[in-house]
Amino acid sequence: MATRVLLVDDHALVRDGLRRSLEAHKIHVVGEAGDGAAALRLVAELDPDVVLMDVSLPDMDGVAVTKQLAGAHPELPVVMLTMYGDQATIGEAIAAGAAAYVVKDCTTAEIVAVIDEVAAGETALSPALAQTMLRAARRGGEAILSAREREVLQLIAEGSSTTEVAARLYITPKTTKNHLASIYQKLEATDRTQAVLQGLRKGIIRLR
Amino acid sequence: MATRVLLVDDHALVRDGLRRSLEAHKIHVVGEAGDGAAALRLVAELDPDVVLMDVSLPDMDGVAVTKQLAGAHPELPVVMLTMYGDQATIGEAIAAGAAAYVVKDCTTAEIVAVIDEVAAGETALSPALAQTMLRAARRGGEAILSAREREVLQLIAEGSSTTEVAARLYITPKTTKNHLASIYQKLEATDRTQAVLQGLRKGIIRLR
DNA sequence: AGTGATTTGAGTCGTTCGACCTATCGATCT
DNA sequence: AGATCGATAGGTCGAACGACTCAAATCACT
Repeated sequence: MATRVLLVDDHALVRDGLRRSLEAHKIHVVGEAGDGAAALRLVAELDPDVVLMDVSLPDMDGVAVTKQLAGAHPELPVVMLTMYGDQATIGEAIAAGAAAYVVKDCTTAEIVAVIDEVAAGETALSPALAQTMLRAARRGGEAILSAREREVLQLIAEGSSTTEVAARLYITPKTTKNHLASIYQKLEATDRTQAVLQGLRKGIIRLR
Repeated sequence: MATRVLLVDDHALVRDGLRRSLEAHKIHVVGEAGDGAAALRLVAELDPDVVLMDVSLPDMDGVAVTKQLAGAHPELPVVMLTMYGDQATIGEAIAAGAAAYVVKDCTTAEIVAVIDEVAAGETALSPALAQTMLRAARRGGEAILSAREREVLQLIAEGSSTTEVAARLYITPKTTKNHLASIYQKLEATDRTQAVLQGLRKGIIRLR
């Protein structure tokens, strides 16, 4: 029988297109959600086999939704969809319990294959998924920040000053500045503005 | 007869879905392009009635492609598609010669209506298009910067320091700082990083 | 004619930033 | 066991930044 999928994406146009693409490949889309709250509600209501979820949602983070789903329905595989090969989010998504991670410029056939695989119970370690992840990770270079550095940069991007970042991370302003210095090196930036912009371009951090 | 459309979007998945959505509404998709160069080539080759183009493309800007198309094929209406209601890009797109501007969270029916309208020769002044533009412009408030202030902020966002901005605009660094000060006031920012981020959110400037 | 916004320019003052250097501690890798 | 890396923290120093106030010229709209 056909795999029953719940679509989560904030753009109605994308959802509609995705639904038609999937249904043309004999995948049954049982519901659509435009935000995280609707997604959580519909999962409980419709009990899909797989959730296909975009990372960027209006109300909450796709990663946050995935985390909640993983808690409430550990058996339900979540496939994360994203625009860009976004190393930071890949890691977070996997940690949150996503079963797979797909970039939006793969073909419909590829995503169908991934959906079928995770529906069959395969994990992120399956060859095809590893390939997808590699493809995602390959574009965008390497230049990866450490977890702490990402935190610092994200807070800066949210408008915090060095001192505020320090307070929120329970470290001294000095340490914050040190982290920033190594962020500048890794991102080839000379100041916080450029660092934030680079982080945005590389998908290391997100605009909130 | 059906309207013949050329799809331009860098994500294969989105293109595929869009094609199916449009064809379900009796719109004929004659071709797909994943980047600006392919778009220009296919327009010459396929002579579509309408081009449906995403703003973000890998090789060149959707706006830049539109500008070239407007030069080479003044009669060909271009409908710009975007993720966000982005006032800056709307203005640029219209200036570049786009016939319409649609946000990706409208329904398929709406975009079909827009495509049919522009195919019929209507311009951006048609009621439906004005409505679409209003919807796009509504989100994000007003808080508009002056032309000069936008220039300054855009250059800052491109990584220029105060002195570099001054040099590129042929003004003194002091004046640049004064512009920045009033930008901070208008955007409720306290430093350049926050100002750039606010500008990005409000669509006043663009990530390049 | 006058009001207001924009653009340009300037000064001062205290704060913050970023570059460069050193150092300790723990985890991970070889 | 030794090496490497990340996170923590400290210091110095000059440059840049942002807040505040002021002023003149231009242009548009009334």
